[in-house]
Amino acid sequence: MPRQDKRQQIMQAAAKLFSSRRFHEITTDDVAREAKVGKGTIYRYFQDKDELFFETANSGFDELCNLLERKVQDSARFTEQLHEACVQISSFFDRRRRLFQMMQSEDGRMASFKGRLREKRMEKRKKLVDALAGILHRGVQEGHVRSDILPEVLARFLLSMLRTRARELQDAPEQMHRCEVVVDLFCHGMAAGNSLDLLSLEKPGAESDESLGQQGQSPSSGRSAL
Amino acid sequence: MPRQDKRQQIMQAAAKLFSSRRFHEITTDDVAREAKVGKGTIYRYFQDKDELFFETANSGFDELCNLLERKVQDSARFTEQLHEACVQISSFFDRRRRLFQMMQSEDGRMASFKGRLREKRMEKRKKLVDALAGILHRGVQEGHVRSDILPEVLARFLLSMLRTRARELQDAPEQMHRCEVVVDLFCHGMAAGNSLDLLSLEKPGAESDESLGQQGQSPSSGRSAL
Amino acid sequence: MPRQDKRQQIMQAAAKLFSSRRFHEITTDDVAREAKVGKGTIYRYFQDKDELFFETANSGFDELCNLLERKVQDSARFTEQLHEACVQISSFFDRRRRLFQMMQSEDGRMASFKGRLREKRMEKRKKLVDALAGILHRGVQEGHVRSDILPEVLARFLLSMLRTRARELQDAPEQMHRCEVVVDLFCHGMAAGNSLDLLSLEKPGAESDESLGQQGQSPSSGRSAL
Amino acid sequence: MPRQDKRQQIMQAAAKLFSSRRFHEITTDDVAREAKVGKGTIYRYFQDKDELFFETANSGFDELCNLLERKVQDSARFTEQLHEACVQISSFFDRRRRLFQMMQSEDGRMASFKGRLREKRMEKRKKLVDALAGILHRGVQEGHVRSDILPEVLARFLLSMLRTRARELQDAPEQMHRCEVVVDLFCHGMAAGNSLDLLSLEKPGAESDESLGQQGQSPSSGRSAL
DNA sequence: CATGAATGAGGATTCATTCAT
DNA sequence: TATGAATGAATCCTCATTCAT
Repeated sequence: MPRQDKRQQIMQAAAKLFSSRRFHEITTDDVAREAKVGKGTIYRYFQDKDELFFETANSGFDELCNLLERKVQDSARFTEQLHEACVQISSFFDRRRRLFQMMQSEDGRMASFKGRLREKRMEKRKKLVDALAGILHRGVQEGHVRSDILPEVLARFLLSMLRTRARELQDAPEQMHRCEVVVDLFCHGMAAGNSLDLLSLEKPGAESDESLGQQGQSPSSGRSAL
Repeated sequence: MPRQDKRQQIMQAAAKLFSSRRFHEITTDDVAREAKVGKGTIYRYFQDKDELFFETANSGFDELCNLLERKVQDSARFTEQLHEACVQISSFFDRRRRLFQMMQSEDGRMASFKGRLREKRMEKRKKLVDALAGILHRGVQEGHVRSDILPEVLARFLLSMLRTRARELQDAPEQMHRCEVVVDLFCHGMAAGNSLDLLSLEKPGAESDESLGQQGQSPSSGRSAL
Repeated sequence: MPRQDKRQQIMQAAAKLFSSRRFHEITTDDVAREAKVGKGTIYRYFQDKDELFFETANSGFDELCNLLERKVQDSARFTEQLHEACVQISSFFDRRRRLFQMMQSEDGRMASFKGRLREKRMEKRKKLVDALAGILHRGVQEGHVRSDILPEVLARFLLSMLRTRARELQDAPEQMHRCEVVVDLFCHGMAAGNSLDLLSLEKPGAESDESLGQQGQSPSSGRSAL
Repeated sequence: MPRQDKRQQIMQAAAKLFSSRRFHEITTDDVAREAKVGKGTIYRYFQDKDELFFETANSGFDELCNLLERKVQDSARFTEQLHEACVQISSFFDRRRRLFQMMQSEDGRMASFKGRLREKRMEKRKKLVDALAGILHRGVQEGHVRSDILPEVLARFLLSMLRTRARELQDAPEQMHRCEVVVDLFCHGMAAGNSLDLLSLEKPGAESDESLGQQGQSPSSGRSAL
């Protein structure tokens, strides 16, 4: 009954379908059927198929941004914030695999998109990057993060790693698939002596900041926290 | 006159067009016109539009793999190998932006593809990952690379970072766009004290292995080579 | 507004066009134009061009069967029934020449047709044969018809003669084209002494059963009724 | 090596293919492959696909006419001639089923054919009808055949029955499929008292004229020969 | 507002025919 | 003469979009 329920219904159907087929392989009939609405109804809520597609993908960015805003406490310490952000993002990518796939797809192929849609998409994406960059920026100020690479650039690299974890490592061994692997690799790099104590990851939360850093046998254990 | 010339011609045209428009926005007429062949000719070399698309993208993986094989000397030191591989990949991504974009696109949306095409694509992709993983594996054995993350997993993360550099950082400041930024970040992570001496990057080659590591003011300068 | 009107409209257009050109010489555009519907509409009612073709031809068999059922009175005498059936069939072939031609065409070339369509066609055809065979079977029981040839086989021969009359004898002299010629020839054969009193045919109806047999100057006038 | 060998080769391939598929379902590639000649070669011997089709079908009429000329002895008695003609035609239809089917197909749908081809086809067909009509005409003169139906008309009916035997009665019981059934039915009709002594058919030849006529129990055995 | 039948522009694909070798 | 690669006109069919109910 609520007004925007149908819109949601349609976008959910779209997300479901778009995740397993390509844009041009999905018909508006498919969407209408999946959403259990008349075909004409789609056009009451979206200008055209392209808009439906973009709005659906964009809604994913919104959802993810909201998640970060709500879950990542401003008051928390930097390492906790970063960890939590990565956990939230990874969890979102896993939970909403379909939406996630849509968000990635057709990317970089937007040259032909109608200006308005393209801009909106960029904007949404930027908002997500900025959210992460904000956290990293604070890390720089607090001396945890190297200052020679722009936070925004770092944020993009981090996001790309999280994407890869979600997309390409589904079938990797459980331990490799852990979100913490990404965080640790992102923080310390692949150079030797940065081994993550994978066992300590079994109980995340309590020592969440240790799980980001690493200590013990590592020769670089003397390094500053992160 | 040479046999496969037409096939190449068509794939090149496809790569060019596919890079700026979505799959379904390109007509076979477009491809034929661009390739300066009759429309029917396309179908002498490719089963259908899908096959043209995949074969073209796959040829990109082949080209890149060949590049790595030829340019990355087996005899070189690990750090040189890694650096060279990243340089080659980045250069390829930049030079052949169009092909590169095709290679990324429609990924993860292959559920509906005909088995054979899908498998071939996976196989090509795997070959590239393996080439990188091979280098990293050697790094592990030589003690340069952490051993707690599978080389293949590391390779995927590295590739995702190189992709991000090529895709998202085109407009970033020149220094951020440098391939060496990726290498350094991948090697040492974003934690403070890992600052890359960006100035020293101006003359790569001679000190190429220094450009991977970092020295000077860095507190972690005492770390092992990489 | 009525539901199946469009379907009928399309089949009628198809029948009209199919009668003067070969299957592959008629485009779906032609049919759409003739039927005054959009091209897509055809595909709402028929899977594809083949189905349109077969359904249209099949509808002819239905129409003819219905005609036989309604017009050939169960109560009538055998000779009357047979005569009426032939009259109806001939009249149908003449009136609906187009449909009739479709029904014949492409026959025996159905090897490649999709099973379902092929079977349906066979079934329709069988129904018509059976209708005639039923009449002849009664003729056998009543002693009017020779019993050494299966009624079904007789029915097929009779139909083939009626077809020939409609197809090949259009330009023959009026008297040769008469339906009664077929009936008489089918009943008594071409052997001498079976001459049909063609004059007596001028007033069919009243002596309709005489018109099947023949009397008068014929030397075989003594033969049993038929 | 002989000149027209290739032409024959192509027509044979065409006949084979046309028999199981519709005209528009056969490509010139198919024909070329089946005939083991280059595709271009077809066009050295035939103007276009239509001509190939018609010439092939027409060659069937020629073959059949030749057969009748050679096998049906002018000197023989009428009944023998008729019987022999039917035997030859039936045998041809059975042996060359493919050609036979081609000869029938697309019939009555020739309105659109190029004039020359259409006329040629008609002419061929006429020649066959005339051959049969010639025999029947002699039968009329000799008093064996009723004179109230034009021999040409009779010939067409006879042919249609022979066609039906070949096409529709393949699966009928052996006895119903016999060529003699057609001859007898054509001669004496289906009226009771015309039962064919099917057993006597086992040894055709010697009493070939008896097998056409019928004797014994038949009340009409007193009728003139045929 | 909601629907889904109707539409026809648009696109993938086929195939008869040509022509350089 | 024979070939088969190349061609592009022709055609089937799809599907985004509209609109009468």
